[in-house]
Amino acid sequence: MSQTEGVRARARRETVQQITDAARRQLAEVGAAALSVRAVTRQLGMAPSAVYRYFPHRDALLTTLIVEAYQGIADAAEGADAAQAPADAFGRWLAVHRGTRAWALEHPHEFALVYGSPVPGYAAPEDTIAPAARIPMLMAGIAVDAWQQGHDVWTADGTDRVLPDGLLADAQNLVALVGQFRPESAFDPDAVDPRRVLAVLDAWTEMFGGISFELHGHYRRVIDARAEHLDAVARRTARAVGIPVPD
Amino acid sequence: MSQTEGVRARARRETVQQITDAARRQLAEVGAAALSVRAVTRQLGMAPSAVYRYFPHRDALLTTLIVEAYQGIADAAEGADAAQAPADAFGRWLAVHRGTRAWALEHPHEFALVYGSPVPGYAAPEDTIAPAARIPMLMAGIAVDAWQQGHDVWTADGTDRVLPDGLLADAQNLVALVGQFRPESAFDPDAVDPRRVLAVLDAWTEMFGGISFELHGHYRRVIDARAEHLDAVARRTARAVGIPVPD
DNA sequence: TGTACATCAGTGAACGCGCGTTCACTGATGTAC
DNA sequence: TGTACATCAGTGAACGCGCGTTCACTGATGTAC
Repeated sequence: MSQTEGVRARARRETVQQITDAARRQLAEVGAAALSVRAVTRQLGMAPSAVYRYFPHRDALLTTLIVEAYQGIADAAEGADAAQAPADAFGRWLAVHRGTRAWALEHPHEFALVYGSPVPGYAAPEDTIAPAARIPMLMAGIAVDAWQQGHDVWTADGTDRVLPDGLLADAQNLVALVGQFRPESAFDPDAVDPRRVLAVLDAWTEMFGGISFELHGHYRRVIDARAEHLDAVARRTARAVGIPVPD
Repeated sequence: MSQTEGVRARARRETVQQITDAARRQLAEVGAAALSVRAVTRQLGMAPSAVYRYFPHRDALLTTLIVEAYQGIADAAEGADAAQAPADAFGRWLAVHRGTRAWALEHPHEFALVYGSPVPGYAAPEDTIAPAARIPMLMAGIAVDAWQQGHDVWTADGTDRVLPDGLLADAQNLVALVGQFRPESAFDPDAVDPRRVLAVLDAWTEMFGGISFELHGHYRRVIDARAEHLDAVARRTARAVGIPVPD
């Protein structure tokens, strides 16, 4: 019966949840390298072997945490975006930067798990691709919205006039990819200057590069006003992307 | 006697060298997390305990590797710079980007050790500060050379007109820091637009952000023409810094 | 130049530890008739 | 509605492993007189 089956299924779902929650707490406290099956079960008062009812091996548990970290940071970014007026492209762009950074500062180990060095002997499975794409896609979406509102912002200037072939091809693929993510809109891939798309890509790199440098200590004794700094970066990349920036 | 003492001292120096070399090979093969004292001594055919004649504990060995990784990547960047004509600021800027990236691709684990997530439970000691500063200082040096050659490039435009207070203070500290590194030159800290210095800082962040993204797999299925991409980034950041970029 | 002693390099056994995973088991929950 | 059987959750002992580090030791190299 679906009722009785539901009882077991729900119990199972709850236990899986308890295990991943405990694992996430463990991760937050001691970091990915020190995360062990035994430490997790100790926290839950279970036998270590019980985990193997729910995860085939340690790596599967790690994968879950990685996916959840991607989701967590993307939720933060999208939440920050959604709290802005939809037409305020720069406000949204800035909010994404601040929201992403805030999440990273609150969850440094989860951030490192996903944007730091890869965990040794661990190969990222397919499951992580889609959640990892959410933030760059969000940034691209804001840019597209700005382009659609704006006048003559589809063409990038102040940059190279021509792109090398390989990079041009990459940019065109990216335009197509962004087009797939918003089929409903009046988005015309052919009208976009590929350099604009690369600007979004680079803004994404720079946002995470800056947050990583801050978290990993490379700004120590270099930049103290870190929030102001990332805001300034966001202002510059917004201009490069073609989002109008207020004074 | 200095002669006899020299024999022992040299033997000691050579053994330390052998140990760190073996450790570096180990690091290159299996990464920092799997690097163990025992694996290193196994490679050398020594007893594990022998290491403790030369390093007080595992972390000291790790610190040596971290310092050497910083030195290695900075040597690569400085070497690439030195191979260019001193007056060719953009050529040097591009060479630093390419040289740094090439080293990183050849030494991914050493790169990750230093620019990835911090090793758990390990606090970077003072020894790492100076070597870590070499690359940003090199980039700043190229920029200053370009400024001193150029006309009206000391003032940044196309960016924010005013900086927030904290960021301005940071920028001024950085100008002073760069001034300390080249006391011989006719460098006048007061003549530099602080926004130019921040542009150097951001170029540094972006260079490492891009290399990290490439190495850690975030460009997979996103950017294929990675060398071309980093070149394009270097062209853009050079412009932002105030280095003239040829067509 | 020769001898007595001190320093140092390196060995090998041992310590205690925590890990991932397996396996036979017990008892509870669900299923079929 | 009651009973026989199958499935599942969770236990607890055990496995083999590799780790960092300590310690008493042996033998070689250097030092002082």
